[in-house]
Amino acid sequence: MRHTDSIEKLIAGRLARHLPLDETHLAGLLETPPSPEIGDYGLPCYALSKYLHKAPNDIAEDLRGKVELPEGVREAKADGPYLNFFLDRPAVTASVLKLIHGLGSAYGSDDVGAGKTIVIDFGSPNVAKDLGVHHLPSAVIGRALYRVYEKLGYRCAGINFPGDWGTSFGSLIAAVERYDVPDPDALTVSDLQELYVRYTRDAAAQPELLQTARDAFARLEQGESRATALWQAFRQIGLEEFDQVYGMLGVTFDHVNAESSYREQIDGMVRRLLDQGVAIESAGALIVPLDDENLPPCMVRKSDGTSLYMSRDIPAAEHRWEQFRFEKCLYVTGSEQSLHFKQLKAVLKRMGYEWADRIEHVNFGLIRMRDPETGKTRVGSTRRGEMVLLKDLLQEAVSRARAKIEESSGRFGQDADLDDLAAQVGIGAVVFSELSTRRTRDVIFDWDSMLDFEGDTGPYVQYAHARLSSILRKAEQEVVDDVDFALLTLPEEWVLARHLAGFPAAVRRAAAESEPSVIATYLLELCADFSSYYSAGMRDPDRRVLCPADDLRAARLLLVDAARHVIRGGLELLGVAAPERM
RNA sequence: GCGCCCGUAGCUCAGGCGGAUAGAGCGGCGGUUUCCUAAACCGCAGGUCGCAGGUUCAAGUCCUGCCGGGCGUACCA
Repeated sequence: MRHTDSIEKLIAGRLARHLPLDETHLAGLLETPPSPEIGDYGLPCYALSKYLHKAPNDIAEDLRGKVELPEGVREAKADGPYLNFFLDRPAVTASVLKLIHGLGSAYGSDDVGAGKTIVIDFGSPNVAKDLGVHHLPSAVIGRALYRVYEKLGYRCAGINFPGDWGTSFGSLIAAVERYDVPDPDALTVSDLQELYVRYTRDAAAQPELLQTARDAFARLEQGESRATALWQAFRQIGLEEFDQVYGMLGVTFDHVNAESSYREQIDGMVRRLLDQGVAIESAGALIVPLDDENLPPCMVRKSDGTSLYMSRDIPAAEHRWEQFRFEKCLYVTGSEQSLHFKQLKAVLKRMGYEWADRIEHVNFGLIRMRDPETGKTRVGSTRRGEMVLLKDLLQEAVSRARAKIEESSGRFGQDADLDDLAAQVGIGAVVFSELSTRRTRDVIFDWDSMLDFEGDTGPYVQYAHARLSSILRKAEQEVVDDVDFALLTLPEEWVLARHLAGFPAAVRRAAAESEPSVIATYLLELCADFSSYYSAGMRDPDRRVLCPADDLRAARLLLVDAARHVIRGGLELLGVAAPERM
């Protein structure tokens, strides 16, 4: 499954016979030259100078004469200070394409995760607030990591941990009471949002309202019936909204454990912290001093006796450990929560939990809005009405995709479901756009760049997939792996085959770095290779996949089929649809 | 003040382990459609890789210090 990796090892092994360095070290030195004409692997000989006391150029030349080539390697050439190796292309191509043909969608899979569980906390929005574009990253990054780990053989537990407890619910309860809202059950999420905004604004002028809100939350925590009834109504409204929006994205969870479900565990947790001497009282509140970790103190209970985020996250983490004995527990939330998770780990560590080290904060940058007047960017404020609703973004994406489809409606049959296709492409564009850059960067929200269908975008990858599908459809023949690989002589074919071999490595790296963009970048490169190859066949029928010569066509079909498997598999990992026509 | 993240072409971004002329996309200019789907392809223009030191045969990549932007820094989540 790691074919080219093993060739690397073989080469390193042969080199080791003539050098005072071991195989592993040499394998690390091997690199890929800038272009395939220069070679498929290259060894820079500079580093060897100090061992051999010779000029790099002489070392390269000398080694070229001595080294015995392993199977799969055709030639070694000295190129200045580099010793370059050329692979036996038909042999390598055969091995890669046969592997993909045999494995199909399982290509790229691994079993390193067998028997291990990864817990992924993602989505996790606050109930009673609209789902804005800033909720997109957690949902799609979390889902992608889920699928990547699953591909590597791990068992995954996707957990949505909605924020349905806390002082903001006190604000809502206080708002309903203050403004005398007639029928709280009939409110929509947007109404709740508006209430919250109004209340917060009023509180800016009348600070005593903040206290009223905190008191209302205290009533809720004490189980007062009116506060509880209101909270239940808010919660219900919010959860229904989530189902709708996550449904549009196709994001699902294995478990929904809201913050409120841990409220019973808070007192016990606090007591243990006190008994263990981990927490102390300070200004009426309970804190865990974290001087040794060089962190600010961590508050676990407020001075009015109510709980806060941390009070619920600690029992939630304990529960997850009890339930899953996870290999890792990933929290996919914004970078602004970095300190929170450092503190969470530190507190759990102090409680004696070795597994605290298995917690990983998969952070991502903020989505910032550009002020049309000043041109400056800032975090979108709900209060100023700058927040773009995720629902609106997705709807706009679908309608733009639909318009684009109309331009080439001749491609589709009468029974084609163009609405469904528009959803696949439009939402695919949004999801891919979110996943195509490294997650820690802040992004400036822009309708047009998020909804672009050309260039390095999701639809570009989908389009390549549709073209591949089209070729295979038109071929009207079975794809077999019993072909003459020596016929695949075009440079583009070699580039494509070699790139296909790199998919498993991309999957592994995406997991190691918790970085779905590795997959997205890989797909864009692969599709660029394919698109060039495909376009070369535009003018020249002999370069087409569906060329006149039977044996050549069969070989090319196998290559094309493999590319389609990989692209589809990669899109699947990202949570992007792979339509057969578009 | 302290901590973390970011600073690569006009714009948006790639650039695992330091290595051969720093790569894409968008935008600009110029080409390609009797079509294996032009949501594509090819070419041209465009970069002191924030600045200054350091380590190294070799630095966008590692180290230090600055500068600029962002986020966080006890009763929000």
